[in-house]
Parts: sequence; C-alpha cells; structure tokens
Amino acid sequence: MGYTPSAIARAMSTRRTHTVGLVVTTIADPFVAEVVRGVEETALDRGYNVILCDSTGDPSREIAAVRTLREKWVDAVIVTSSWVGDFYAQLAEIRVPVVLINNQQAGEYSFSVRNDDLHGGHLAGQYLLEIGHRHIAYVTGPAQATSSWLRLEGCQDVLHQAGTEIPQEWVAQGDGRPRSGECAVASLLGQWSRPSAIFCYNDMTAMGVLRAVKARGLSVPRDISILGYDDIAAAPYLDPPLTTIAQAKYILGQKALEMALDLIQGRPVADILLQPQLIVRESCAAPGQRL
Amino acid sequence: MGYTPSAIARAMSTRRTHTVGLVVTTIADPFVAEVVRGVEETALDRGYNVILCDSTGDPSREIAAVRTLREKWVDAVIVTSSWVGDFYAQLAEIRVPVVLINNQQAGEYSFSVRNDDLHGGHLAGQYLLEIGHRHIAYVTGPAQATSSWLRLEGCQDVLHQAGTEIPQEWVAQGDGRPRSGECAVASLLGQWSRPSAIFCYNDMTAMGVLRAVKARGLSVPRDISILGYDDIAAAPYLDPPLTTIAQAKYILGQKALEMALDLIQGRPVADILLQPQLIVRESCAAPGQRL
DNA sequence: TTGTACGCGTTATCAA
DNA sequence: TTGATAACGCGTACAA
Repeated sequence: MGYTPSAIARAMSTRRTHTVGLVVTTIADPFVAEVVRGVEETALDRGYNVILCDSTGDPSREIAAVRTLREKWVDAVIVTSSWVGDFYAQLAEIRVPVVLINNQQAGEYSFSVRNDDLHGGHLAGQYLLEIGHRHIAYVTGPAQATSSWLRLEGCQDVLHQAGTEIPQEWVAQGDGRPRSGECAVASLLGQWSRPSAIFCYNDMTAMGVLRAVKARGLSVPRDISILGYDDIAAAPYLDPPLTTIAQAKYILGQKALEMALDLIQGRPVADILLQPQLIVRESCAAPGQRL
Repeated sequence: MGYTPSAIARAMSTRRTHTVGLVVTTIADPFVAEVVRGVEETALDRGYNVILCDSTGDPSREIAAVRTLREKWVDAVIVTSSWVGDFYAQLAEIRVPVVLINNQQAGEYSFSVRNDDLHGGHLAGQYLLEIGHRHIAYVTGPAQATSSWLRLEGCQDVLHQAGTEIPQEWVAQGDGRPRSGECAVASLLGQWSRPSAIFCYNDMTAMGVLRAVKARGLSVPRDISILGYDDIAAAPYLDPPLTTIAQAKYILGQKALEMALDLIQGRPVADILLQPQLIVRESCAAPGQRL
C-alpha cells in the first residue's frame, strides 16, 4: 500500500539517522568523484544515505558544512579534505565518529583510511631511477595537502639513496589542477638546465604538464618523461598514455564508509593504509642525451 | 556555546527537512560531477543539503533510492538519469516536487531543466558541414538516453537540408564511456567506406574514439575529424584538443536546485532550456582527399 | 510581550 | 505476549 514509514520520526526516537556526512574539497576532481562513488554505493548497500558537502576548499563553507551535518544528526562524517586545518577543531567538537580519507591528522577523535603516499613516492622515484633518470622535477599539489609533500618526500628518500635528489628550484608549486601544471612547466623549463623527468602530484596536474611540454615542441617521453598519480579514467587516453601511480580510489571510499559503520556500532577499528601501484604506460622512458 | 538545534526535531514539526535528494546514474562521469557540483554548492548557499544517490543505472537501486529519499522526507528530488524509464512511476508517487535534468519526460508531476540537445545536434551538423564534411558517423550513448537520440536527430536535420545524412550503418552503438568509443571505431572503420568525421554522444566517448582512430595509424583531424559533446575538463588536454559542443553543466545543476526551491515554496515555475555552444579546438578540420 | 501546552511518528518501556 | 504510553526536541498556536 501507499504507506511509507518516516525515517525522521524514527531518528527522533532512536537518535540514529542512518545518514552519514561526506565533505569533500571538490567533486570536480575525478579522483574525489571515484572516492565519493565508493562511499555512496556501499552506503546505499548498507541501508545508509550520504549527505554530500562540497566545500570548495573554502574554510567558511567547511564550517557551515559540519554545522549543518551536526544539526541533521548524521551518524558519522567522512572527510576528504587533503588539508583539514582549523576545521579540524570543528570536527573534534562534533559528537559523532569522524573518518579522514588521505589525511593522517587522525587523533583520538578520528580514524583514517589512506593511501600510502610515502610509498607512492618511493615507487615513483624508484621507477624513474630504474629507467635512468637523475634529473627529476616535482610539481606539487595545494600547499596544504600533506599527501603532496609525502609523495615528494618518498621520492626524495629513494633519490637520496642513489646519491641524487630533486633540487629546490625544481619543485614547482601547483594546485592539483591542469592549469597549474601548465604554469609549472613555464617556470621549470625556463631555467638554464632542465629535468629529464617530471613527477606530478596528480594526473590532473600531469595533463597540464603534458600539454605545456608538447606545446614547447618537446616530445614526451623522448625529451621529457612525465609521471602522474591517481590513475584517473582519462589517463590511458592522453597522448602518450600516462604512466602513473594508481590509488585504489573506490576502495578508499568503501573502506571509509565501512569504518564509519564500525565506529557507529561501537566496534573497534584500526587505521587503514592502502598500497599504491605503479601503472606503466608510455609517458616515461629512458632519458636521451642531455644538453 | 555548545548548543546545536536539531534539524530532525524541526523537521518533525514543520515537515520540512531542508534537504533535497539527488539521484544520478553515475558520479564517475565528469559531466555528471559538474552538475552535482552545481546543485550541491547552490544548495549549501541556500541553506539546504543534498542526499546523493548513485544508481549505477541499476533500476533496483533507483527504486531503493527514491524509497529512502521518501522515508527521509526530502523536500524535493532532482534526477539526472538520462533514462527515467519505469522508475518514473516511482517518482510520480513520491509526494514531493521532482525536477528532471536533461530529460523531457516532464509530466504534470515534474518539471525539467535541460540542455537543448536538438540544437546541439544542429550546431554539430552545421559545423561539420561548414568545414566540408559530407560523410559523417555518429557514436550513440546508452540506448535509453533520449539526449543521445536528440543529438543525432538534430544533426540529421541539418544534414538532410544539405542533401546528405548519417546512414544507418554509420551510427554505432556506445554507452557514454571511453571503452565503447574504442569499440565503435572498430565497427565503423572496418567497413568498405569510411566517414571523414565522427560525431560522438559525449566527450568520454570521443576520448575512446580518438585513441582508437590514432591507434589505427590515422591522423586526427587530417584523416578523420572528431567532434565531442559536453566540454569536460579533460577536453582541452587531449591531443588534438577536442572540438566539442559545450553544455553549461554547473548552471544545469544550479538551475535545477533553484527550480526545486521554487517548487517547494509553491512558486510557479516553467521548464528551462539551456543553449549549448560550439567550442572550436583542433580535432575537426576540412576533410582531405577521399579514398 | 512572554510563557505554556500540544503535535509530529516512531521506538522503547513498562504494566497488564 | 500484547497493549498502552512516555519520550525524543523543536514549532506553533493560544493563553496570559
């Protein structure tokens, strides 16, 4: 018949809404979109719904988001800001479980599921070294994104062991979007000496780097190798297909939701660390003659 | 102070949750992601939240989604399934306003905001004709997506006026994802005669088509022109940069949410039709000599 | 103006 | 085991 029980009334008496909040910096990034898909689909399977909050990285929106999530009595909140910052204080005050994705700020209030960015950096450095690169540049993500620095650090670790490193002047500031990749190339290739490989914070950045490098008449990977991170859907369709470090994006979201559920039911949980994987395509090759 | 009013209790007495439901076929498509961003961000600005439901195109999940949305007393629901199908019956029974995005099934229960796909098809046909193409192929989207057929129809309209058309054997079935574009090319270019231009349902499909065409040793746009639809973020970064018909994705979402709000407050509303726009980049050019 | 009682739909508790 | 009833927290309407 046409009767529908009210989840609102039920929430009133059980104090459980069967709803979790998901706050992301931007849904426009394909990496984030996949994570969202992971939490959303498994939530639906488990009888939960998710309220999505796109913060645009704007701190005031983040504050507003957690406030309304709290008002709506979400049973847990999952956060995919790479930088939690001040906003973390807000999270601590919310009276529900918090799970952080790709952020290690996990304290006593919250747990995290993340990709092993340090190891991702290792894989990157190791591979570039292996195929013969010694002059490597890095294009960062947003300055507040700890994962960006972790990837760089991992890469440096490996390079140091091989007696080389990414010099200060070859780490260019980006923001995780293609445009910033293009700008980074301008600063990187405007120098007297140029790298033979560019490791990028993510694939979106790599897209921009790729285009800018080719626009300068350079060939990829013959003149310059480009290495991405994330393995977004578009990566195989770039020209050349992008070699990249893959994160298990969907799984990241799925695990985060499952952890949130465990927390809600009071089950013990432990932080989760997922291992990235090198995907060899064609944007990296042995360096040619150096100028 | 540490006091937070309860939106649940408020909903109990006012019967308003200040929450809208958004059901999409998949958040993995960049086009959809932008639409989601549009509704989510303007919702937050207006003091509303959105519950996201990713149906995966699976009818049973769609049913489940609208049921829980109804139970949670969402004030309105916005739908971005290109094919509403049986699921439309469910929507009719839900007692809240429904706004459909890019779907014209709008009846007495619901309203729609959509992109003028027919005109988009016109723009596509017109442009290809203008630069000299007479032998054009089309790669469709999912069979149930009315927008796919509308785009084809619009293109055919213009072609007919010029005394030509897309022949039956040159409309290849796709599903809106890159992989299907690659498969389509296999069937299209395996024929005795080949098109000089391929119009694609969307940019994701075009990405696959582009790759497959190049994999066959053909040059784009010299040998074959490729025209996309949507203008996703990756479009300018393909090689060659993709010429495409742009939809105002963010606006689509924004208008949909505003319409939902109008409906909630009982204000009169009218369907909205947004105009697409041709974005000329480099994947289309005049056809060369024909074989 | 300020205050008090009731309703909302469900669950949970307690009495029969 | 079944059936009645309090409580959940906020709006609202009515009374003072």
